[in-house]
Amino acid sequence: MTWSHPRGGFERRGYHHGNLREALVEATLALIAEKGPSAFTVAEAARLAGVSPGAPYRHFRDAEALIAEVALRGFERLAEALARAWGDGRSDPVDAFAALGRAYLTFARSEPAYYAAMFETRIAVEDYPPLAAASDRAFGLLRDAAERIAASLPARNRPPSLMMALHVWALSHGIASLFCRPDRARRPLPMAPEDLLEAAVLLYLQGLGLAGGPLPAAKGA
Amino acid sequence: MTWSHPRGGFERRGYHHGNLREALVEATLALIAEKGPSAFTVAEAARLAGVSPGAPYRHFRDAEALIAEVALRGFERLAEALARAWGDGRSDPVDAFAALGRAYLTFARSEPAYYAAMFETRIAVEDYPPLAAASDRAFGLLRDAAERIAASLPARNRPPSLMMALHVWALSHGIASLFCRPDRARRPLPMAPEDLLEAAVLLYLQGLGLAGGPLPAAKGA
DNA sequence: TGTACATCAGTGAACGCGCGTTCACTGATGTAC
DNA sequence: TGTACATCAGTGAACGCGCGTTCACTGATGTAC
Repeated sequence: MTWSHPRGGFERRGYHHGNLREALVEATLALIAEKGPSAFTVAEAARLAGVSPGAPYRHFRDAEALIAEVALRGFERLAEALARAWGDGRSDPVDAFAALGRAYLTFARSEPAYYAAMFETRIAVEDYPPLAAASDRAFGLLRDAAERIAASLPARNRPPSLMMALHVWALSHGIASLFCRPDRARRPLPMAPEDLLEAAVLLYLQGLGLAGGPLPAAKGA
Repeated sequence: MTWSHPRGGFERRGYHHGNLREALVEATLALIAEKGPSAFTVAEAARLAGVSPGAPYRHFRDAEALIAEVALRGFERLAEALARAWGDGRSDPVDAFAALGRAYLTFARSEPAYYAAMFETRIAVEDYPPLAAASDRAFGLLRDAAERIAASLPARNRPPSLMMALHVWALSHGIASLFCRPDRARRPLPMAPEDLLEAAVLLYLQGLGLAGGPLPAAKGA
């Protein structure tokens, strides 16, 4: 229960909450984590934060704006996780590319409420410019990594780095959406999602002429 | 408006509807297509079908059961589309594998309401055995195709067909979810989703030692 | 240090609304004879 | 062919509920002087 932490805003000090904006964000995360984005309501978030039902409208235009704030923070966290996984990019670029995908899966699993706010709410990012910018920054990390890897290939075989970045995003997103959900809609998988992803990335990079190692064994399959 | 077709059940013939079950399925599809699965309500489906709010409960236990029926039919349609794309499997297996992915994207785009009922409702397929069976049948087609393709590789390089099938599913699902949505949540993509998918499948199969052709150009990128 | 005041975050009651589901009922259908 | 009857799909009113949002208000805060 993140929101019960003192910084969460529950230390009511009288008439004014003092940190309602943060408390609402955390209440929204708690509600999404519990029952999914469609079960989130402004009224219940207000209740969780300990304020009256009208109070949230001092901070957010409507319910969607509150979700958008959560999604924005989610993209920022995802970008941080991807940046950590990429590191300085000085390790083996193939390993680093796979590590980006793994970081995506780890994010989906360890922050399912953020992930749901970002990808399962049908929100249009272009309606919220800061959200669109944060989304672009996160994808930009994939793009930069792909650029570095593509640069290591001979020019005549060099694939568009945008395409490579889109491929690893789509693959990671597909695996996360199908097999890393925290709820009962998760599809069963007879192996670790990380291993499934790593095998795909390795085969993909082999197809590009990189990663000449042996075929990866599908552990547990 | 599929449901306004005579077969849709709008030809009320008096007290009894005559085909309410079908009419409710089609009303549900129309509502999901219009505003997404979270906007669907039993009451509005009943209204669309021209019956009183209690009538649907003669045919479906609750709202989720109605969604599950729609999802079931969706998996059946998806299986048909995949079977058509695979054909008799006698064409070039590499082409056929890519065609399966393309069929998945085409399904997501041409039947967005079915797709949403199947993948965006957080329904647990194991709660509805016929739904789970239909889902398994659709995936089984991918599995069979992967089996055939794997069989064409030398035994020492042969990857698990289950893994191959999961890879093409996850990749197709990721691309469909991110780039083939019918709503404003669709992410922009500077190329056709089909081309993005085809390039990924070709590179993947090259990584497996198949499809020795030249690198696919990412058209439009 | 003290006072007056502007600001604005949060109150709480109210609005109209639509929902899921139940239930005693009605009446159309079709079957048995 | 006709009649009695069982079946059950659909009615419509009702229930309790919770929602999003508005609005005149209250009172805490902090700033100007």
